[in-house]
Amino acid sequence: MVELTLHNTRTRRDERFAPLDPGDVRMYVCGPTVYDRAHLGNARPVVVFDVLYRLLRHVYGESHVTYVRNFTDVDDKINARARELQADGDTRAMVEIIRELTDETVRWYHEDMDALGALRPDREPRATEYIPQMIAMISELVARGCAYEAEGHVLFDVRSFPDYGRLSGRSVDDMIAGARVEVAPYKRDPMDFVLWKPSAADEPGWDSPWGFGRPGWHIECSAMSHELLGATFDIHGGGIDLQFPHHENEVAQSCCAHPEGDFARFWLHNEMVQVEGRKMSKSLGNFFTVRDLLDQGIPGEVIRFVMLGTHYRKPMDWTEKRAQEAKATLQRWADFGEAGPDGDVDPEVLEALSDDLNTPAAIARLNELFKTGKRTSLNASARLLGFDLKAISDRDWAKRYVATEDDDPVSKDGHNFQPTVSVMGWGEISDELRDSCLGLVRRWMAHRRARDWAQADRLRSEAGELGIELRATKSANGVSQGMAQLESTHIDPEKIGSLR
RNA sequence: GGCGAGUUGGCGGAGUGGUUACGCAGCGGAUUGCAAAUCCGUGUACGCGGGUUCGAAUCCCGCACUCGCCUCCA
Repeated sequence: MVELTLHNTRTRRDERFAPLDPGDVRMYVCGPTVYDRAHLGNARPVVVFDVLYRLLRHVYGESHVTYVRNFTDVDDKINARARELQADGDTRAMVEIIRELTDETVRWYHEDMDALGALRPDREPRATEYIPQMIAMISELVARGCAYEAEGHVLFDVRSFPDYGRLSGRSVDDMIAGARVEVAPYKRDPMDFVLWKPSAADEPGWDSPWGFGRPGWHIECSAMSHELLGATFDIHGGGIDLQFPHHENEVAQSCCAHPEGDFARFWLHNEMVQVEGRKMSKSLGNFFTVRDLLDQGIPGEVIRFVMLGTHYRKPMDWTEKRAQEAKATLQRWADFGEAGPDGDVDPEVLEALSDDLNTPAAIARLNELFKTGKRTSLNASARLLGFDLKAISDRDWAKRYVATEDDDPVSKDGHNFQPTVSVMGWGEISDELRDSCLGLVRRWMAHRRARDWAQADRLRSEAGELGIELRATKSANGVSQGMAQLESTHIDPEKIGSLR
């Protein structure tokens, strides 16, 4: 059995991972609030924990891992978005707008994350489907003296949980000292947080012992993880920005409501995403969604590759350059890997991943497998990282296109030879573009056979400006063959035809 | 202000108390009419200052800088 080491935020140490039940390894990851397209930052935990999911399935067996990731479909941001839509002329009731908004956003999320090659979790609970469990949990907290009702709100009393602040390494007193938070007057302690709050008549809400209202943000994860994974489970993941307050609050709620359990034994947090060295933010104009990138023609697999090129606990920088490098690498791997079956996962790749998900080291090893011709091992190992090389080799951007035709016969040393001209590129190439390129190669080769190097070099240079690289290769019999390598499939055949 | 993470070669990015990361770029060679592609080879590193040690980029202390959270943003 492979031994996994994971960095546990809870203890701030690397720890050997041993599941509570090897027959059912349980992981919970905080999912999105569904009111808008997922941005690049949302995608990082999805990809990171997808690798962990795949690794766990590899080690413990596909049917022995339960991965839960929630959809937060009740939230003030969603309400705010619905009100915006109303202000823009949508006359429907708010709850109706919200239902459509959240349904649509969930569909988008699935589309976009599927494109990144992320497996769907085993369970994707929506918060609104677990309101009774949340109410039960809040009631339990009130009954145990860990929560109190005030002005229609139910608040968690942080002073009732001595370990509050332990996960994020803060003390309640320190946080209050440095806090810039506006404190509601009904709070007993400034750090107390909302479990339940009143809803306006037109807002989403449910009847509860504390009146018509809706849950606070944190309680959903505690309620759903308990319902689906139990009072103690193996791994809880999410972005580092969630460590406080979200995860801290989850710990407090869950441990107080279910003192019989340990809640999550391992906490894993991924670092943030940056863009071209700067924090991604709307004000800097470098904020974009996964869909934006996909629409720009950047394949999901490329996004995934760039993500995994940085260890999950370090800030990851998204740059155009890295995306291009990733694409070139995947093209090479896919072109090489497609011809062979999957073999066994390379031990060094497995070792790298087992060492706190060292995906950059795993990728480095994949490069070595590629370079040394270990095709079947490359295929299987890449798949463990979520790259299906055979599927990728069928994608337009990674499918090698080659067309070859006979050129004019050549007489040499009393023998007749049959040279060829060919065109190469990635993706589907139109017949028109293919023919114009083959014609170009023929003209270039004619100059070369005439030994008119000035004309040949000029033509090659002009073709280069259009994104066509002309190459000559010499076959065993000493006769040159011509080839055109295309940078893109969108070159104007007319322009190519006009080159002489 | 409080808490936490980090600073590796031209760029990206792992790792380690003493031995090649890896990729891209570069350089040299083979090859080529010249190129390209390919193949072979190859250099450059560990923020600053102390300390521990036979030996530290790797451990400890201090400093500088960067970043994150503390504002229901992953």
